Amino acid sequence: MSHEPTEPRSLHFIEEIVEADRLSGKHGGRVLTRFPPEPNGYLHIGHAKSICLNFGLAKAWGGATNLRFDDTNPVKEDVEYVDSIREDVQWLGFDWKGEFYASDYFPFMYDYAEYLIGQGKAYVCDLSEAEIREYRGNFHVPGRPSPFRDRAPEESLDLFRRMRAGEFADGARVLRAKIDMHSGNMNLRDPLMYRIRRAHHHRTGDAWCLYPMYDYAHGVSDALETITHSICTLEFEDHRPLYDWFLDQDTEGKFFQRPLPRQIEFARLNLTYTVMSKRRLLQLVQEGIVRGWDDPRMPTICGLRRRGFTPESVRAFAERVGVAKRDMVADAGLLDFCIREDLERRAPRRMAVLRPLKVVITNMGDNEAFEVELPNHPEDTTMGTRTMPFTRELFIDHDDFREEAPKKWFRLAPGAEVRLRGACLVTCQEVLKDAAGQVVELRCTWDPASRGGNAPDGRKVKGTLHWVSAVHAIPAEVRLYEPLFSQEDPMDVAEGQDWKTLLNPGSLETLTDARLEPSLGAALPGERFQFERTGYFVVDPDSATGKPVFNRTVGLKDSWVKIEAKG
RNA sequence: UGGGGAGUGGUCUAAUGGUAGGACAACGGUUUCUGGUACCGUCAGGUGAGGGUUCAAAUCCUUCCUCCCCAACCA
Repeated sequence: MSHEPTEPRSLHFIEEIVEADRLSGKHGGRVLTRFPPEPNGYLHIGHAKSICLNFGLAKAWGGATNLRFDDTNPVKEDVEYVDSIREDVQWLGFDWKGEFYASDYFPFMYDYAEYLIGQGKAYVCDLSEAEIREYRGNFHVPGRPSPFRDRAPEESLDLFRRMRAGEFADGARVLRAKIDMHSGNMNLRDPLMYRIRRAHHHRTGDAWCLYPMYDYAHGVSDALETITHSICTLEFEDHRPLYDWFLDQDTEGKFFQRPLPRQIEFARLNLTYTVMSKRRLLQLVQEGIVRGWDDPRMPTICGLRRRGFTPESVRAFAERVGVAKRDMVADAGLLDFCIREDLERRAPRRMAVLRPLKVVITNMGDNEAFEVELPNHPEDTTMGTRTMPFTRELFIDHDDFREEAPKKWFRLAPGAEVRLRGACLVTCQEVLKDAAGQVVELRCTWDPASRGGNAPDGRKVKGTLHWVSAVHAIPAEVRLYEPLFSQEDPMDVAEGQDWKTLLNPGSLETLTDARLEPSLGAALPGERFQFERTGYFVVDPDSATGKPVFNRTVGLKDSWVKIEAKG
């Protein structure tokens, strides 16, 4: 019962490259990709796209994928994040071949750096940070060579070793690649390879006081692992010449196995009504706008998980959005579609009343109560059945009653007859209100002949409502979620406007008095259900025995709101 | 005004010189004890714009326009 799309589909541009490499025998038929997160934040749906791409590609071509933590900046990274990243990749359904850390390669990188110095391809520069910036020029002004650019390799080597030995203060000197200060590509204006940073590293501890920069470390790590295709996002496109440069300097072939890995860039995922940048996500968490990284409103993998998404649905989503090079913003509605599509066939049905309205069946005695047997899935009988008690006092949803029935209203209203799912037909005879004029109770009569759900006379009843027995129902908390932002592109903030004014104030609605059918009392955290007529829900870890908490993953499609909107 | 990318219905994506197709969304209908699902149908782009090559152009050439990325000792 796979939900993965299996229809033959034309290859996207990265698949074409991989296929062309296979046909040409470039890597001897080998495909090895890598997923290289920096352990400085939680993974989000955008990472999921990259994970699915990298692991999916390898799988399709009989290859494998390494998980590599890109931990070259100890001041920003932490083990807390590596654990969550591992968990999230696994949850998505992928197994990595090797688990590596860029820091595993620090000794190798150091040796290669010494080699490059010896070859006159790198030099130690004593300029300050501000001076380096100034010498680098800008888009319109070519850079000027550092006064240390032509320092003798022997001198640079000596200095570099002393940098490593801890003789110099943080920021006092850096190692730079000697490329082209006049390049139109700023990345090639003698980029930094190493900076001195006395920071405790989560893996190497205090063994190093200098750390390599991304551009140097990344390609070297890829080459060392014999990665065949190094896939990253568009903003690294003009880093590619640098990526290649560092590896190409191994002219004697003493350091890397050939052929060298190839960097390929694709467009990162953006989603409507949410933000994806680590900075914004971190802000949401730190300022308490959401409850944490796994708040069900967050686009993080752990947030989606807590929200009730399945790994299959996230993978299907990644497949559907596709892979290309144009900047893209996927419709959040597509994600809703993917999870509905998955849960539609696998979530057992249950009855749950979100906003209870009491209904008393006036012509039914307490001793007339009966059991109703209901299928767990209307189209899949293998999912079995369960029973629910039908009694004189019930709850239905407030949303299913209108004192003044609008046009095409099939639900309950004074004098109207509806079906209570699986049980019988009832007619509303009387409406009881409190002092404030709020409807608090409905007095109805039932047609005993309709027991089971249909009247023997064959009369048609269009409305079918969900219900629970008042005395048997389990009280529960239900959390309803809406998009975090009220604007499609939350990054589109007007001058002088705080982006937080774009937050959707109704992104979380907590219902504290929902009533569930009895069988739901045994539900365990993570279990998913369809509450009939309302949506898909998952048991939240906040649940306590006797006091379950449910999250709405996504609502059912609701054509009534459209009908009513049209008048 | 430097360098690097990208422009196909509302959104995403295909078509690799030969009928612009699919998915989501939207709209309408059939079925239905979930206003769900399923099924059927409709709408919607002449492919950023102009010029050229060709029997034939989204695809090749050319000029222009628009959008995105780059001036961290971040990744």
